[in-house]
Amino acid sequence: MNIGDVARQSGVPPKTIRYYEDIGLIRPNRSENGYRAFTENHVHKLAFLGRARALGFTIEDCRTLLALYEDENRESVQVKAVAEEHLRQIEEKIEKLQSMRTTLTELVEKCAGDHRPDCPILADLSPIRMSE
Amino acid sequence: MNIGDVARQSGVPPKTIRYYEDIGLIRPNRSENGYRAFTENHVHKLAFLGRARALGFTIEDCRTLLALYEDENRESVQVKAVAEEHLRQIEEKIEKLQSMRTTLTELVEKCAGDHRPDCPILADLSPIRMSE
DNA sequence: GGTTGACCTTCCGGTAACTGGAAGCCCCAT
DNA sequence: ATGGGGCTTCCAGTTACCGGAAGGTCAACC
Repeated sequence: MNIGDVARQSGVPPKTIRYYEDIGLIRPNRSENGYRAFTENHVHKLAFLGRARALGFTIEDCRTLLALYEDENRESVQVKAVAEEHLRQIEEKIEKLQSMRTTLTELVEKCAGDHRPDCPILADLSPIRMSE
Repeated sequence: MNIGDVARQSGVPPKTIRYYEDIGLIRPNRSENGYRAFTENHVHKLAFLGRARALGFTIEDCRTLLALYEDENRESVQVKAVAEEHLRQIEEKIEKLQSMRTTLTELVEKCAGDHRPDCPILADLSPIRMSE
């Protein structure tokens, strides 16, 4: 299979597939003409990677997960640990974003949004008091 | 004032201040010895930038906001527009992350996390059915 | 006066995970 | 043989910095 077919079947774009080869996530063979030659197994792995990335796992997490995926002797606790750590980081991000949202929502509500220059948003960002 | 003082007063690290000069966000003068020479106004701007960045505004947003900040003839609607767009993007990110969290939480709960290899997390990532 | 040590400078490289584009080969159909 | 699509490699750009190396500067201390 050529890269285009694999891209269509796995949902991972050709550029990304080449990148994944560069960083050693997959190792396709080469045809005589120099084209990458993929197997069904590569398609599976790429789809796996696509799903893992969609869940926000880093590439390094993906590397780990893929190794576990292929390891018959894995222990599910290993997988769970990776997922739990990732979950923690997602929750951290959510909290940070929610706190930003709270502040921004307040500021946007307070801002008249008209032709006048006075703006509570700028006032909040400013270290010096703008209008008393 | 030298960069170290400004960094302490504004809360923005020296490296970041130099970077902000590189990309034209601030324009300190130079002393005879080649050191950057900052004024109080630079401290204000940097603190402004620090707050804006902490609210998640991109550097380009910051550039816009700083220009509005310094523009006596700004209209608050301009500021509000930037903030509202940023708010939208934050809300998008939150939604994406929450959806990831939901999925991940389910998977983590389903995973036994013991010494056995069977793992619903891998099963979910896998395009082919793992166990039966 | 020399010598620390804390500053400051520039420049280079790296981060994460790709994406876009250029230059050029390959293959198939007309 | 020519055209179009697909494949290749390589280079550069993205975001917002951080770390480190090599080297100049300054104030203080002996």
